[in-house]
Amino acid sequence: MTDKPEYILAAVAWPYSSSEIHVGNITGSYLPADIFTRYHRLKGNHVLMVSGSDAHGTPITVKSDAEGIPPVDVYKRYHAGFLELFQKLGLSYDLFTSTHTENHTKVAQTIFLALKENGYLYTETQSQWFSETEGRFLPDRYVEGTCYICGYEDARGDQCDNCGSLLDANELLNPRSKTDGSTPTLKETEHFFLDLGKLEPHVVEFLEEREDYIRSNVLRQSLGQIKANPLHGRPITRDLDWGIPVPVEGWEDKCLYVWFEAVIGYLSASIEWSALSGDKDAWHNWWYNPDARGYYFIGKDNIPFHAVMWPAELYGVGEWFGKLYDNTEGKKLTLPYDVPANEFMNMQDQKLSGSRGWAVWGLDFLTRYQPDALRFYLTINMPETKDSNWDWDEFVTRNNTQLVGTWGNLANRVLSFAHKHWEGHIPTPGELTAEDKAILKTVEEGFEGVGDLLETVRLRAALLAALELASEVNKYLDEMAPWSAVKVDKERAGTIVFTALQCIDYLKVIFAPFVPHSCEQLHTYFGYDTPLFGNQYTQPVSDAQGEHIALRYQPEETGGKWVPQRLEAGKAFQKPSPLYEKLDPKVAEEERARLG
RNA sequence: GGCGAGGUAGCUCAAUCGGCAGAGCAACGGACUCAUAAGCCGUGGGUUGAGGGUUCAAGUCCCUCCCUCGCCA
Repeated sequence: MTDKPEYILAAVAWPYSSSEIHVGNITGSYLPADIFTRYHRLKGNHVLMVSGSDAHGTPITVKSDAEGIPPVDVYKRYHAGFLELFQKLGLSYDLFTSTHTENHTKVAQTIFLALKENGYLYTETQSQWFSETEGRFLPDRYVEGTCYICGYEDARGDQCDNCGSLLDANELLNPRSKTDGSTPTLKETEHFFLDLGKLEPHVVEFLEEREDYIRSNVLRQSLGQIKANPLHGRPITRDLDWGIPVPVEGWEDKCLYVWFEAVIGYLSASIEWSALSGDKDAWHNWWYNPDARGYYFIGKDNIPFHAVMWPAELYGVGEWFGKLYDNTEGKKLTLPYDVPANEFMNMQDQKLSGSRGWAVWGLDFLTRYQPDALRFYLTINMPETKDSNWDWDEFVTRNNTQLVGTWGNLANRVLSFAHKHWEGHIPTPGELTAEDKAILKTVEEGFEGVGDLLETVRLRAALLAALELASEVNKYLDEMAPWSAVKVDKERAGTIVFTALQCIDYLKVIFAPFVPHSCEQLHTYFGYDTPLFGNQYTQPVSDAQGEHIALRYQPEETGGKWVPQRLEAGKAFQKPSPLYEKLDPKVAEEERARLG
């Protein structure tokens, strides 16, 4: 670790704006990104956390067709819900935008053109189902028919629900359009392909350079896959009218394929953030800077797109993006540094499923519980190395024993005791004993210990380490028993209480990336004027494509620092209230009844 | 079918290069009273999915099989 601030990009998965966000989505990518980002803000690094709603793609058009409303309305409805959830949960994006913006359109089209100039695109003709009645090509999931493997009559275009086989839509027997039941015909259509075969050596090099620290699940899913099955060209355009138009004459009625286009959002959102922040070239610090580190927080289903496709796109544009976009010569876009993908979270021992209602929804959860309770449970149970399981009994138990009991109660018991016996002022310590010095040292070293774990994105272990520190302070208190000392030697009791308060003031910072709302509250109890973190707010942004609401973060005037800061003796502080709510075990049963 | 991840105490998970299988929760016992009946001390709890192999030594390495999950075809 150096003293010089580093440039860190926290690139967070883009939710499809066609369904609500559940706890699996949150623990998979959004929450780990926020914890990581908050840590780096406290460290004083230049961290940029960006994402947005994926407004294009078939999930949105399917919903749009089903409800008979325009795709843009579908996107806007869910996007609004995302913004509300992220603010309530404290997911502090520097910018959460959308792919349906003029800026993103321009950036995505430029990436396309840069790849084309650099010789990594080619065209090929393929056949696809075409609906004469609707006058359009049908995406795979718009076609149903008879499975050519098992004979099941209601097979979907891409998969048979009866025999489980993934299907080649063009081979379906008795095909019919899902929208009007008419019989489609196969028609030839030309598409652009990304030449992944030609890019493969560079992708392999990219992965091998990072072999030492990229999680093994990510590495094997990408590098292992490539070594077994070499990469081949993949179409990046589609016959759709909802999306980013292909920027080539004669191709205006086709769109960029969403797998190709959505990942470009990390770059376009950084550019939009720069424009909104008043320094339109600020994004160069992260994207034209080989020392900047980009961390891509995603779920395991997205690994190939972030560890293979996106690096391939970035490598493939070479210096052409800068040339075409802002007349920059000799600059290459920075490749990802790490892809800390999480596995999945199950729900009460079953696969979590949004469409079946077998899920806990973020906004619904927050109507009954505190945001930090959710952040805590999702972090302590985060699926970092393997699938984890949401269990309501466990949620209540962990909340009550670890969050409330070990940490919340520690803060409450010491502040209450101190407030009662020293009239609302931090006691002035006498000479420190060996025990006092030892506990201070233990907690001070936590900044480095917990920090190292956060640095390497082992968030679950980091939170456990923080809890262990709180437990150490509880032990110290029990051994020192200031409630006995105060009756015979108030100066000694004051020294003990000062030491404990100092530890809690440290721990407030160490816990802050995980449970920021309560730590901010504790920070005010201690009587500080400037908050630990900045504010989140929304802002309407207008452009040629209409208006979108952006979620932003205002970082100015914050007092949080990831270093031990000396507590001022004699300073006034507030009488505390409990930081966390203890839960009645019977809520677990009520919550289970809500599922499904 | 190809690639991959996982299977460890009742539950949730650790275990660096192969070196006496550990935590938290739950259970049980104890002392304490500042605190949200929280916290602290102590006890019990294991055929590491199954079988085989390598080794002085295997949760870890090799082979076969079983189960769960993901991506791809």
